[in-house]
Amino acid sequence: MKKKDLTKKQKILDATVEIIIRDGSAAISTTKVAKKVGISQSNIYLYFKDKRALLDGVYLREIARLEQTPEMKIVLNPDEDIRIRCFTYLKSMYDFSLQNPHSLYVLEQIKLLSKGAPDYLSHLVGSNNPIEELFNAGIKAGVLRKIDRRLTMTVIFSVIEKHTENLQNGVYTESDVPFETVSQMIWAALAIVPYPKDLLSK
Amino acid sequence: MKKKDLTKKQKILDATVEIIIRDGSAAISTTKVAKKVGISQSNIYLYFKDKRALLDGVYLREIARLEQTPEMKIVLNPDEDIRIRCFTYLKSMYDFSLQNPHSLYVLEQIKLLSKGAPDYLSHLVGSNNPIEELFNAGIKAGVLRKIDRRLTMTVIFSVIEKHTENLQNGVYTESDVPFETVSQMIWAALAIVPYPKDLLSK
DNA sequence: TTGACAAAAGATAGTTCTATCTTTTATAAG
DNA sequence: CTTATAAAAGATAGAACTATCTTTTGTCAA
Repeated sequence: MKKKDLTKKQKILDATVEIIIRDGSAAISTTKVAKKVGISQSNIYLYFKDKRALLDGVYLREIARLEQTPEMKIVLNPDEDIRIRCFTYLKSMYDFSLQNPHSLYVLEQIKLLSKGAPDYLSHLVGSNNPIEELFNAGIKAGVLRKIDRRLTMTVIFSVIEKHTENLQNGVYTESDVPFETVSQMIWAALAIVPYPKDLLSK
Repeated sequence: MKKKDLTKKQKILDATVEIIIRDGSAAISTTKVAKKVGISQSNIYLYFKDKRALLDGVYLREIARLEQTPEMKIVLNPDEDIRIRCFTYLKSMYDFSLQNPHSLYVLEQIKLLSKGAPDYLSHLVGSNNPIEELFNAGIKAGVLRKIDRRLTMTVIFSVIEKHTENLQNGVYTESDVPFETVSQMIWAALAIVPYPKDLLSK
């Protein structure tokens, strides 16, 4: 019997990501993905139940890469101080965005395409919104108060500002600068913040 | 002869915005819009050349609201110091997002549907990306240097931080708080940054 | 009251896409 | 070499949607 090509599923995901990066997630169709991989359109369904599963596949693969970072273990550890987890979450997301400039963009694209609540993050910390979950947990536990929101903001600012300093001080070599433009940098930083579910519910 | 209902075009735009807010821009169809307004589907085409024109209509109406703010006049004035224009741009966008929590989200959604460069902003300052255009113009003119990027960052931070202070100091009444969650606030602030065209070009 | 005409509704052609079902192809095992 | 079987391709049903063309409705002006 024919042996299954185990790399094919990854190739399909790769092609989907390519389309997202070039044309946005709204432009994805099974026909286009199949054509890019060089297989029949129906073949997609041997590897993914439906189109939703394909998008989930892309999302989960990117999330998995995030989880492999050692910092994420601290974030997921409920015994650690909530503020440290907040800081670590933001910082690791930011560092990740430097090493994987497309990754968070892809995640954002799929989040934008998803109606209602994003299911994808639920397995991360048992909530749809990790940073909010951490924050609310902190408030509930009496560790955080309203004033601590300022702390969170400060963390975000300082993390981004650190990169700006690196730029100034020539820490990066010419070919090594993660972001060439201000908007690139800010956007990557912005991408760390989960989707504003609250804005959607009317 | 029958008189044209001049409010109908606005009603169509309103319905489109409603759909974007609830289900995202990918969910827009002329059928759904027409049903929401309570008219025939073909009727949409009496007011808009095609679907693209409908989306443009939504986008341009939101942009027009932005331009009505007095701060925008400073941004658009080429005689003003480039740094002041940068600051004013960011600040006015932020203030606008506080008063119109859905507006920037709608803009972002339509940008998502547009492949490649967004044409919509070109009439604003003669570029696809106002903040980058301002920034690059400043560098070209010798007014800005790399180090000035830090200034821009600082401006962004301080603008957001001001809101955080407002929260702390009880400037807002209970029912008046523009954002209830951190992610809401940051996301709105992030939306002020134009789309990362640079990330898309491979 | 009637004719003119724009607005609105209705019908539909044509396209695109998802997902399933059928047929063909390739290969491992006997 | 043959057979079994999974993978791949091909075909297509069915849904949804855009955009256009035709018919009906409503209303202003003579």
